[in-house]
Amino acid sequence: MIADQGVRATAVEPLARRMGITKGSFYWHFANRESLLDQALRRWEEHDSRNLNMAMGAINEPRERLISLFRRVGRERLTHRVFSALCAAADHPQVEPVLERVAQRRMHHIAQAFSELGFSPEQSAHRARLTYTAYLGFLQLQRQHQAPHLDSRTFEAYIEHVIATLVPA
Amino acid sequence: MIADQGVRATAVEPLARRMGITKGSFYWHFANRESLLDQALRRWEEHDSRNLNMAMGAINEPRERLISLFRRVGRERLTHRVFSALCAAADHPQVEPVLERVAQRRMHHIAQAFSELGFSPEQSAHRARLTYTAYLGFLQLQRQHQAPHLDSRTFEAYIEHVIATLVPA
DNA sequence: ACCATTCCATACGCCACAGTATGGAAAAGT
DNA sequence: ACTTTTCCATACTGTGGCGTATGGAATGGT
Repeated sequence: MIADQGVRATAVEPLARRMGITKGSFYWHFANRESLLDQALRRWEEHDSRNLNMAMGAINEPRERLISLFRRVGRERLTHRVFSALCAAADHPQVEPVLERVAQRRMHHIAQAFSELGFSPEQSAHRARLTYTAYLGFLQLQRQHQAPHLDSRTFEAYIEHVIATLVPA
Repeated sequence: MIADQGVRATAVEPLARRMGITKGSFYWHFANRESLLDQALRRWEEHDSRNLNMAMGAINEPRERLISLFRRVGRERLTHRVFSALCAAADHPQVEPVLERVAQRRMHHIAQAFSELGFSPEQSAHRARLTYTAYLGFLQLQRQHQAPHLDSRTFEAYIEHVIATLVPA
């Protein structure tokens, strides 16, 4: 489940080499490569779904809920790297529907928070979409940097700017 | 140069098949696969750079310049699809530096426009980054949809919302 | 003790693609 | 007319990954 360096890490033979085992062993546990990816993705999607519900259910005040979401981008690096790796494989037929469902769920929750702030359904949908695309775009931008890209001070400032811009006072 | 269905379309043999030719012919024109991709990327980057300068130089008023940029997302579909395909291959060692340079150039121009609107260098950089990530995220979101996703009316409304949010009145 | 099931290794066939070697036809130079 | 250069095809090697076949050791049930 540590496929943070790309979905192609689920290639059977390299993966088998990396662990101490061989292909023969692998094909006893899984029907094929597709099956492994399928199970991994299913587990990840469930985990992500639970995470989302917990994060959104923990805070009642919608404004604070949104802000905590933005702040979360800086923390839990591994989580975001895994997700980013999946985004990089959006063209993969098995990955694409997962990303699609996850995006729908996340945007729905974000839109819900905006709704509670008094925005119309259309306004909320637009704001949720813009918020989520800003997140996706940020990850995309990170993928293009091999270097660590932003020092933490600039990063913090940027996050604050995003909050100020996207979350109405 | 119509590699809009993925960078992996530059695989030698399939590409040769798709045209009427064979590998033997290909390897006379190019040293190897890497060379082809390199030339294609170089051409694209130059073309993109020119395009950017033209688009930004055509309009004096910085606010109108930014707005026209947003509106451009709906038009010139092919251009965006090509760029989106490149973004999907951001992990590719030859593509990554190109995307990085292009991102720097584009964000620099956007930041320039915000500067002209009276924002500080830091503010302009943040706004440019957010603007560009919104664009990247939008493309990412498109990649996750096989379906055409947004009807044009909703799309127009969304673009207007983004303009209203990111470009100060 | 015997047998079946579990888990893993070795070995094989298959395919897709990268890159090379070689030859041959057409065009161009002299 | 002869040779060279240009452009392309056929055929080969090599590599890497997917999936299968088969056997063997350990474990557990009876």
